[in-house]
Amino acid sequence: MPRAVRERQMMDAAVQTFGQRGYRAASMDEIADLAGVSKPLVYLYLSSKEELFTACIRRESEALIAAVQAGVEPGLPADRQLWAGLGAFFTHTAENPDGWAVLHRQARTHGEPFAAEVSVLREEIVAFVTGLIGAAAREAHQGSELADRDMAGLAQALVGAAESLAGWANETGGVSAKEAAGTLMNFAWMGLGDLMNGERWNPR
Amino acid sequence: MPRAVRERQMMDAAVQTFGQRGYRAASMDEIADLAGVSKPLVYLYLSSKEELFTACIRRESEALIAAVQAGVEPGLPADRQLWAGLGAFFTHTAENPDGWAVLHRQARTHGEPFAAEVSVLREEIVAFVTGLIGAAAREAHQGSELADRDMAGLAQALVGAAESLAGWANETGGVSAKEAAGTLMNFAWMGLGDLMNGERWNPR
Amino acid sequence: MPRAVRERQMMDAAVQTFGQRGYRAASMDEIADLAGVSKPLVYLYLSSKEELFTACIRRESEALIAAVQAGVEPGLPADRQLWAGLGAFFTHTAENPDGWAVLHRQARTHGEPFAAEVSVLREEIVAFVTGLIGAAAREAHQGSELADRDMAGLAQALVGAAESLAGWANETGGVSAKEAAGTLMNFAWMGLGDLMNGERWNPR
Amino acid sequence: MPRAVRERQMMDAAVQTFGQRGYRAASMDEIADLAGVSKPLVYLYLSSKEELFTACIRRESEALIAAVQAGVEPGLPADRQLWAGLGAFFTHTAENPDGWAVLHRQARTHGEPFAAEVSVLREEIVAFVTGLIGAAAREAHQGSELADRDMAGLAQALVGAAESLAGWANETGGVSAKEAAGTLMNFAWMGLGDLMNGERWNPR
DNA sequence: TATGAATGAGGATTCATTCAT
DNA sequence: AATGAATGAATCCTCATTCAT
Repeated sequence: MPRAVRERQMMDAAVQTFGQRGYRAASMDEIADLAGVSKPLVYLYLSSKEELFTACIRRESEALIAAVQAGVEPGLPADRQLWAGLGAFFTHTAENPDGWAVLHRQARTHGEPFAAEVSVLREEIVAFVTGLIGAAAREAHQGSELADRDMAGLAQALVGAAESLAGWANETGGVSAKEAAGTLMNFAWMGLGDLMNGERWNPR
Repeated sequence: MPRAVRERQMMDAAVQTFGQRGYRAASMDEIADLAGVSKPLVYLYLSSKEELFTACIRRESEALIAAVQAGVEPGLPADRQLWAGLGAFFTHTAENPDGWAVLHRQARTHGEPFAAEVSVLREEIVAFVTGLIGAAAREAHQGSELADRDMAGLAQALVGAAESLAGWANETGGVSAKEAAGTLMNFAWMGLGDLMNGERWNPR
Repeated sequence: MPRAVRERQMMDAAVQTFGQRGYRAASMDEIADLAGVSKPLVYLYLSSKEELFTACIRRESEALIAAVQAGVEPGLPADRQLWAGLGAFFTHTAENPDGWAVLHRQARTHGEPFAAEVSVLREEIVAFVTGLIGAAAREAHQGSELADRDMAGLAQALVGAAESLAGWANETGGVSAKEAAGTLMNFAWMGLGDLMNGERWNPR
Repeated sequence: MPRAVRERQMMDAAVQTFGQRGYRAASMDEIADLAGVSKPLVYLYLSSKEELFTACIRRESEALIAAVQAGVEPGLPADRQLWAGLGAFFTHTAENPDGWAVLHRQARTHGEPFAAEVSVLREEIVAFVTGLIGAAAREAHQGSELADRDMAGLAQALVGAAESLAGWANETGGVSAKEAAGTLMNFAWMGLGDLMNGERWNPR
């Protein structure tokens, strides 16, 4: 069987195992078994547990970024872009729960080398969201009132809210990606104050 | 030395070690060393690694809940209560980074028994926030429009945002608990839409 | 059983195993078995295979140096001292073949850290022999004719001859330490030329 | 590429690797890499690690023997032959440090099959030297006084001294083969006693 | 109340070796 | 003549846990 195919099998098995068990608790034996190969082959192709985990983080990062970017149409107004991005995000994480677990939970929990690896992803996403917020502010002709640091904080909060909702939606099966995106979009765009007063955000 | 004191030393050491290394990477040796006792004593008092970790989760949960509850004055309007609760939350997590790491990162990452333990906490907090949102809705005389499930989703998002900001505030040293609470309160209460238009939420 | 005793049992087993199998081929399992303990205890007391091997080298070095020094009486003329030292050397190596194998064969064959460790021993012995040669030269009132580098070379050759003979004597069981010392002393002191002519060196 | 050439490339790589790393620490992977071929080819041509090592020992033995024999002119007096042989020996070992390491250090350190292989070489050399000593004794008309076993012991000592000096000369770069041969010849032929008295052996 | 001594079980990693092509 | 793909079997090392005192 050609190397590329085997390698993908192994990475799939690794993402699943790391996502469910965690970095330390996952054993190379289990990963090899799940991939249907012997342990030495895993080492031959992927060098070490650490590199394997790093490779998983990278692959899942790129997949997530790609999914979000594919979901966004650059020409639209900022709120529409945000809405589309959130939808793509929730869809992708719902479809790849183990990959999402690797990124969101495991990678950040097991020491610097890995945390650094996901930080890149997170910063990329936060930067994307920060950009959207800036664009929205400019569209509203009030941009000057939002300092950069405020926007970064808002982006952090928004991304955190999305991450948390993604986990919640995954665990309590009943919530679809679209519902999650709707809830969050309302919350983020209108705020609790407006929601209390019956106002809603709608995709035009 | 009396048992209660010894036990607290051990739990302190355990929280620190678990918080920094993670459940699997933390070794009973290191915990015993850090506590200044021999390993058999740790086992005598706390039975097993699993029980020790569970005990840590419980203790830190209770401490966090207590801190948040102590920060809230029940008589105030819902937004003021939320504001006070957020402030207490950010203050406590900033002062107990290891405990917060145990709850937020480690406990949810290392398998069912622990995740279940910390879910109790999260649900308690979510319920508290859900209650506040409900109260705010009633104050606005518009409660009927928000279904229970929506409120739960909103609470999830808000708590997630808070957790994310807590991590951010802890890592980028420059943000104080009060600032974090202000950013989040604005975001959550006013929404991005209003913020773009220059509106702000203020503690009256 | 007290730690010191166990530690010596382990070192004994290690010297025997390393001496017979070599550093790489010796397994910690075999050493632990031979010592009658479990592997973890070996690691608890002696840290790692590398440190264990180093400890063996050091212990056997010190034992050999001590044996040679104990065999020499400082007041005697140089040839008598040499004779006594050689006798002690051959006796000790014959009685501790595994220790001698560790020093002479294994340590020098398995990489820098260990080779450096035995070099210390060898240099100490070579220095001792060089000193004796120097003393003999002074006794003969001709010292000025032997450059330091020549003496070092002679000492190297002498020590090498002794080492070689020690191995030979160990392998072909029939040669006693005293015989080996006699053969070497004759060879070294009289030279082949004189031996051919029937002259012999005798301990007076 | 013809088999004979490939085979030599592999043996060269093997000698270098075995000489530097030792039998156990050398990996077939490294040898194959260094030879610029794939591992299965090594196995096809040389069967197994053990046989490869044995082949190395044999090849280097024969090369050393050949070099020494080529350096000696049979018609000369014994001391001149010895001198020439020592010179050839030191020259060859200096030019083939890895081969010499295989013979002198590695082969004797890694268990019976290999030690036996190199013993053949050593015995051949010892026999050669023993023969020279016997010849010298006959030339001096005093042969009857040296028993066979004494001569064997002397030869052992002489060969050991040569081996030791060869190592020393290789490590401390400053000593040439000729110097080493001179030092040893003086030591062996004249003895320390005569050297102390200012007498020297000279190639006439 | 407290510990020095000890281990069973498991995990990461490497290596000599083979097969199908 | 030559190799990409693959593995069984060790080997070093760590860790949670217990026992006798």
